[in-house]
Amino acid sequence: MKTLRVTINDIAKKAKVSASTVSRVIADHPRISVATKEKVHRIMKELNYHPNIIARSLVNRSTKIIGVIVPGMAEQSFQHPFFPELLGGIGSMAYEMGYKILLSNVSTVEEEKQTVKEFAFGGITEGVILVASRAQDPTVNELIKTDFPFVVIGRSENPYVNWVDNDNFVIGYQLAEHFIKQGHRKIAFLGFSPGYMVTTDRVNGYKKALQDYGLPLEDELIVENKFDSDNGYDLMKRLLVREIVPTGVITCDDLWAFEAIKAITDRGLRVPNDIAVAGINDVPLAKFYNPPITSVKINAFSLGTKAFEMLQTIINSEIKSYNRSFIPAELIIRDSSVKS
Amino acid sequence: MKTLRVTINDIAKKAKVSASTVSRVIADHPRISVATKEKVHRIMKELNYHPNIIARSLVNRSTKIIGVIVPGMAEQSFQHPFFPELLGGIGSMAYEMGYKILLSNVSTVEEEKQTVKEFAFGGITEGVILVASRAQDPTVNELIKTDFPFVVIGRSENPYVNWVDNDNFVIGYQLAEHFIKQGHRKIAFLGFSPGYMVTTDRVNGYKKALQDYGLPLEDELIVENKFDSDNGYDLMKRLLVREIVPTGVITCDDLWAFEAIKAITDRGLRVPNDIAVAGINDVPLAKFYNPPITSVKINAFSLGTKAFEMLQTIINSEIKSYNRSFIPAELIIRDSSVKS
DNA sequence: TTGTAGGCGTTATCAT
DNA sequence: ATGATAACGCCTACAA
Repeated sequence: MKTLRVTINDIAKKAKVSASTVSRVIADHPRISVATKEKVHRIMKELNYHPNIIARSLVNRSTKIIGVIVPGMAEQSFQHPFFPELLGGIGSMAYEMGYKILLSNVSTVEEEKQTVKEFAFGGITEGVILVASRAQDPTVNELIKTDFPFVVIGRSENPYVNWVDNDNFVIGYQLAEHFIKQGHRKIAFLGFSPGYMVTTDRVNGYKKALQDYGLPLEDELIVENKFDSDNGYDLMKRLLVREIVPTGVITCDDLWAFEAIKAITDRGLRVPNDIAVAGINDVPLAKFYNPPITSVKINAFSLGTKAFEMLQTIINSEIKSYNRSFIPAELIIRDSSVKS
Repeated sequence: MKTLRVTINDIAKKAKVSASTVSRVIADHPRISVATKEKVHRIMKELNYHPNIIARSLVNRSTKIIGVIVPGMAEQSFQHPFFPELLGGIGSMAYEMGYKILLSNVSTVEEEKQTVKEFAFGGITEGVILVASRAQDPTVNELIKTDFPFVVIGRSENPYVNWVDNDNFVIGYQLAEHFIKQGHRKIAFLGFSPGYMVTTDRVNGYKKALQDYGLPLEDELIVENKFDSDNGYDLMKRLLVREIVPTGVITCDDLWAFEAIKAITDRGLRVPNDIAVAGINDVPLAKFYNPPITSVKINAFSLGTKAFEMLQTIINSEIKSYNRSFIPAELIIRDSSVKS
């Protein structure tokens, strides 16, 4: 099904001009007669000509394509509404700037390395946006070595990476503060996962708030998420049978909040009157849950647009620099955390 | 930040061979001496050489890239966990076959046409997968004209398109049948939207089941989703104050089911004992909702892999053909539709 | 087994 | 205002 293409030469021949003239018409070059311009345009339409982007890229050394790498997108954790939103943000900004997106969702570390190399050295991509959830992302290290323009979505402690993220420390702090102000003294944090920067930052913010308000830190109230199979339901159930039962629970994601609430009600307790609950991400469903869930809007779309913007700056800049940017998040208080 | 690239000629020079020899080494050509092969390989590593994919594509007339077009991905309707799953399916298959994915999420019809043209004629893409939700998708018509390989995810009535989908008629039928067998006589269908094939098929399946079991079709029980701002909560609320109040409700999506349930309980009724509810798509949360939601697993991942598979067949085949394929869905019965 | 030459489709630099 | 010509980086007959 390889269709023969109509090239600039076909146009040139039929228009009885040279290929360069046609090229100039395409580029809308100023010094070209109106007559030939029109003629060429007509013939281009006639023959249904479209410039070959590949050939153009080769000579221009610019593909107008950026890569987006999402390690483990096929995994459960990415079956999340925030993800398309993020992609939408990247995409809309990219479109506006005339860029296209080469998407790569790999699962193994080996595949990742391979993809990064192709993207970085293959000349097909001018820069890369990497969605990195893990604290020590192997792909990040791979990219740093290459000296290739890239931006990470997700905070990194490596000084050599450009990144965009929410301020997850603040998110954790604000949620804890909200609970404290509601009078809670035993506040649990559900879903801490040491390997992931996001949850680490959030739990640290939570801890700081407790300290600032003079509350004790009880390790038992911080529930770790150790396995992929862990979920809010099971972890919450485990938490409910411990010695210290919290009156407030912060979960690392709305989905976990939903699950935790189910565990609580299954045990005959009520939300928020017996135990208050909050999530993070403000998924569309949060406000329609029963009860509606207190959450934090992270503005994934902006995360995406900002990441693209940053990448473009890096690509176009002559001087090297390391940039980071926080996208503001917004605490949205709903019934699940406010006693009625 | 345009970095100077190391080319095949640099390798050739340093290895004191010709460029073609280097090319042959890269291609693992059989007739090439082990000595030079090793030498070239060593130097390639030394200089960190990576073949330029653009140049290679130009001569090969094959980019190993397919396009994925998602009209309106930035919209609310795509903030859905099924979407990354679909993308994951396409991507994993693509990776396996050595293909990359050029993703395009456009919002306006004009942008769509533009993108399709670039993808189809620009030579950068060998085929396109289009996620089409609307019954009369303008992009589909655009693509048909071009005679360019493409596969649509979502059934189309146009005889000239290749598509992959669930059998939504069967999905609607099975859900209705399930309710009927539970003894329901007034079964509502929430979220019918005439412009969208999916919901049309589902509602038709639902109607057929009612007929087959000798139940009357009440137009009032089919609630149309007219505006983007419509949601399960409001529509359900409206349904509850009509003359005929259903005892069972089929919603077109789990998220709608969640919202509908909230409307029901907000009104002091219970699910499933007063009104039974079911959704479609089996989002991760469905089984953790309170009550757990009866739903239909649509296997979005398989939808994606199958679409890629079909596209590749089309690209490689000499003969023209029109193919369609159904991915089986699976009814999952949970508490929300079974009286306790 | 290796080298030479030509071409993939386009743009940019000189000319004219 | 337009045309030749030489790249861009790679591949592939055809020669040797």
